[in-house]
Amino acid sequence: MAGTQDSFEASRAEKLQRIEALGLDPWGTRFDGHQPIGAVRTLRIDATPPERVRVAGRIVLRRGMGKVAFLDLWDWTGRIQVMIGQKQVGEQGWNLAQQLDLGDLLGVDGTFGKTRTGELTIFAEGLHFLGKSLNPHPDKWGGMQDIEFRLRHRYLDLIYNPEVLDRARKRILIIRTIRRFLDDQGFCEVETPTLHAIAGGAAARPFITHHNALDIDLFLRIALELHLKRLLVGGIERVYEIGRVFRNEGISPKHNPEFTMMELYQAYGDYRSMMDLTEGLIVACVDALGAGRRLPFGDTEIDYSPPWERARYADLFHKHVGVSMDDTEGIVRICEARGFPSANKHPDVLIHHLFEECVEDKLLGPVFVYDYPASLCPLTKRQHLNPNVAERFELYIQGMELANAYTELNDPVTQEATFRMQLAGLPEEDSMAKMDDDFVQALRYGMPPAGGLGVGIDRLVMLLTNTSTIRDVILFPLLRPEK
RNA sequence: GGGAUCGUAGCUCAACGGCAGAGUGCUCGGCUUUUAACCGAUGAGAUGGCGGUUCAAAUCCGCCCGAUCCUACCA
Repeated sequence: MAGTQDSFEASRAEKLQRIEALGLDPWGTRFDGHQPIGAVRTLRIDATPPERVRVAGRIVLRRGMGKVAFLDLWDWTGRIQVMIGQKQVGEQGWNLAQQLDLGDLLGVDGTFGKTRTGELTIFAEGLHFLGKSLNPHPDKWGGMQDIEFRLRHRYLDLIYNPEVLDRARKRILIIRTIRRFLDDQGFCEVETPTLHAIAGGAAARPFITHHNALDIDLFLRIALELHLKRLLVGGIERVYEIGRVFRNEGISPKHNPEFTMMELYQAYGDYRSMMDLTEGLIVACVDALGAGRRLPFGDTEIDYSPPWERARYADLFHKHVGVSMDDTEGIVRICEARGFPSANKHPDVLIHHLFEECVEDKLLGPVFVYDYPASLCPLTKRQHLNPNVAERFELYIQGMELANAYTELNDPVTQEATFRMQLAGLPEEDSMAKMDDDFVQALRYGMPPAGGLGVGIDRLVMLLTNTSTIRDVILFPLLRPEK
């Protein structure tokens, strides 16, 4: 039955037995002192005597030649050819070499040089078996075409699709850069609860879970905001958290039910200080990638060179919708014309609907859109002279909301009022008006005036790595379980 | 939720109403300098599921399951 899935596995299991019979542990042992393959490749090839090297990696290609065999060994820094000669590795080594499969893990001692065709090669003198692959690895020609298979086997995707590993490393670099940037500015990183009694800080449907001992339902957090602001009350003047939030909503190229947010709060700042900070932070990430400040995205290019455009919400609205935000009649007319029923809806709900429909996808940016209709922003400070305007901005790049920032509302009386106000026309789960007494109490002890910022890390990574779908910047995106 | 496309060997694909095929991988044989090595051989499939049309279905039709893309929802 050679050829069936079972026979692949049977054949590999049999090889595992034979490796054991050679007196070796088929699952490997400690293996000290190996060098990254990428570093080996930079050694001098003409050194006398030749450089001695020790590497460890996965067998990704194999060419047998009778009494000699060539392997391509891969680790996460690179790939290199290994030549195994019958004479050179001795009887034990040669017996082991006969049992090697694609996907097995192998340590090699040898000398570094090149073959007569010029290929950089480790000429093996000792082999160390480091782990068996019982399942066959992806086909060397066809590879992994099925996207679902790749997502369900991300570990293989990382090995066989170099851009996947590259993107994962860029994500790590971006997050590390954010931490360094903020730490350098005196911000403290904290961890706040993910289990919330009230799912506040944003408008989204939460995941519900249950705590048995207290016999209460709890929600997975949908934002970091309210705990971080409590820490402002507590005197942690510059505070941030990079953490997972959970929203029980649809899955799309821009949405995963759990995603990573960075939120920060700076006492005695405001939304304009946040604009400067945001620009500096993201430019630092762009610079960390080392590919210049103009980065490709899809079939265009984004120029991150500061300063970035700043545009007032009302001005953009007028420009793209064609009527003023004060022109309620005109707004109702346009909504109805576009098939969006306007009856019993707060004017600001209509305004924001039109903004999303007509303006957002024009915002190629980077552009800071600032001064939002106050009723949409229950956690934001109103302008002192015009309480209908909230001191809020969103950063748009390529029509995506990348960051959201406020001058934080620190007046407990107004906060309690906005929590209580349910905007007409908004379903309850779409409203941020969720009364949180405990939070209001915290404000009553005095929260310093502050600027706050939230950044969607996954979307930032998408933009900076030219990735069109969020599940390619999340190593393990949510998938329907296999039946 | 709506629309489009797709599901054939472990993998990548072909066959488009007439005997289900190739490459690769697997297994066996040959080769001490190969480069997705090469040469030779052996295996490997009820074509996602159920039903229908037909002398004949992978192919046409219906339903189901699953996936992908677009769209909607997600302030």
